Amino acid sequence: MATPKTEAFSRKEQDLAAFAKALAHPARIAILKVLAQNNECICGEIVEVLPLAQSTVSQHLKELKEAGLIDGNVDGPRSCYCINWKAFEKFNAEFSSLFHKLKDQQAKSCC
Amino acid sequence: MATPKTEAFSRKEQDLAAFAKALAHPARIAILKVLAQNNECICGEIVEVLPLAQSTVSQHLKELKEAGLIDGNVDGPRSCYCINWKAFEKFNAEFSSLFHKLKDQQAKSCC
DNA sequence: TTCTTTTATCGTACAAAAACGATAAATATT
DNA sequence: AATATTTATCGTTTTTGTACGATAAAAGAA
Repeated sequence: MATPKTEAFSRKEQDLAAFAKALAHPARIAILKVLAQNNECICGEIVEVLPLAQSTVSQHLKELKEAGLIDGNVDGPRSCYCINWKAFEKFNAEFSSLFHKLKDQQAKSCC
Repeated sequence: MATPKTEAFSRKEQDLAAFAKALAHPARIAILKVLAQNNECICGEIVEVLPLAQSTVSQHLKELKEAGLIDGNVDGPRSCYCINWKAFEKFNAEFSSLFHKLKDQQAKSCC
């Protein structure tokens, strides 16, 4: 009886939560920074910078990719990753929207 | 050997990840919406609205509180929760900062 | 072709999260 | 004082996340 009740919530809430989940690990935030700072964005470079095993980094990259936050192209034996700016913008906008919606009703707060 | 390596990352990365983790569940996003929309923000009201058991909601409230996103005052036998706007602002600002830092380097991207 | 490099995936182990019922604690109500 | 209401916490189960080593797959180099 520990089945997650994800579908019991609205699609927007699910999407926002999924986005937040993708960012909910310091390694994945670090990866995004590396992707933004390096021209190369080769998997191996990320592995060198992070204090994690190659397989673990690969796993984090997969999660970011599945969340739609990054893209990855195979380049010979290597893999080149980069940020999906369109998706990033979209989620950033939705987050800001949530923040502002919440803030607009601040006056009603009881505490 | 599945011990999390959280401390191996920068404090800022840890903080952002912790904030994201607090938002990484649709129930907690829904709770924040309820807190913003209702004057009362009594635990019982949240339980009524959410498709979860009382104990589960209480657990989510605890996580939001520990993340610093909400405050809670005991009011007789009831508990009144409200959003901690200061913390919210802080994290929103840090998130926007990350977004913009990343975006500023978009031109360098290789993909 | 053989060997090396690079990365994804598999298998595994442990940790943490998600969900619930039951119960305890605290305050109102009768 | 006894009872009811409200919510936090405990104990438990199941699922998901985190991490690693080992290995497979794919491409380049010898």
